Amino acid sequence: MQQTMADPHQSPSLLSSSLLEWYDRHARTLPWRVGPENRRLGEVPDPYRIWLSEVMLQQTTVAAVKSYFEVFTRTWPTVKDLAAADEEDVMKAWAGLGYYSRARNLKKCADLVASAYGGEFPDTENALLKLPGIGPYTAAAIATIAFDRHAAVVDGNVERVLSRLKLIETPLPVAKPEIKAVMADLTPEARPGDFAQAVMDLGATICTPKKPACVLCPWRETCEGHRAGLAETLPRKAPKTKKPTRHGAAFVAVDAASGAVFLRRRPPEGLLGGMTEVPGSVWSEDFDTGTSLAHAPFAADWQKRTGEVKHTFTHFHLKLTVFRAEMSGNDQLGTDTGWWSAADTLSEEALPTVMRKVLTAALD
DNA sequence: AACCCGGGGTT
DNA sequence: AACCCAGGGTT
Repeated sequence: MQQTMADPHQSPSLLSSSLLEWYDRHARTLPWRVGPENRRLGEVPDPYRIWLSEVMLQQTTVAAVKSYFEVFTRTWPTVKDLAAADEEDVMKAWAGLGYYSRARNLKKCADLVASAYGGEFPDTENALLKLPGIGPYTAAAIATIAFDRHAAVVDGNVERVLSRLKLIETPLPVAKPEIKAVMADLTPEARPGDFAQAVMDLGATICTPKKPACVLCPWRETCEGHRAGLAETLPRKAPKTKKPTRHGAAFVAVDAASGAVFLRRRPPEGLLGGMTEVPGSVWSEDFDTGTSLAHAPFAADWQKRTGEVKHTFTHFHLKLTVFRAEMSGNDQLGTDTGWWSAADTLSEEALPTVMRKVLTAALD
């Protein structure tokens, strides 16, 4: 054997053990994580906290998640507490994190775990996969991190790290099954959860999308992408389509005496489903801004604000023309269409970011 | 397989 | 302004 020469076909067990050594020295400290040191001292991960963090981390960065995780676990320390919570309070606590179907499924899942599982999460990948809001990635992550199951955890970090390690040039998403097979092959029988977290940490801190720090990487000697000078170009991806721009109008009614604002609920499904908004028009590419006032929810002295609110969603850019009206004595506005929200509690409403921008444009 | 879902960060 | 990042559900 030529152990002194770099070997691009190093065995799975040598690859996993070298990465675990790196993880023992460099693991990030995270609010939901039991680090290698505490793990050896006997501390075990809390499945509830692992689940909650993994759902929050779907399409969302650690930095954005941290403060939400603290509020959620302080307000609802166990899955039974979350199951007992009012769904509206959960939506309010989730406001600003995005992808609001995650919050609705989070509540459904908590209710199910409390009612059908006695408040204990199932401990196998297949059983977890059946729960609302838990897909292939999250099921594998909970099974291995919380329950020490051997599972192939594949998220965006893993796709990037392994496509480089094995020089997989097939574009995503076609390469997904191949990457999953590589991860299953590399995952060790001992400490499978730490290994999954190590690969994801490597992707988050060293094997980054742009300018990877290959010089610091524990796998640099054997990484085929690095050796070929192609690491930064991987993974390959199918080309993305560009976003259209939609236009619309938003109407902020302010009670002259109290400063309260009139709000309403969006439909439970679809874009920003179940979240709170101010009344407005449809959002469409061919919206005629000149006809905005025809979409006002009720007659009032609507004054157009200067500038437009701009916001970008997954599939389109949005430009909203904002109107404000000072009202008084409007108790006749039925609660079936919406409600008046007091000025000093407005920030606690389940307002998505685009609506917070609208309120800023209208009230400042 | 294709499409529907936010928000934040970097360049 | 343009680009980048990142899972689950639905159909």
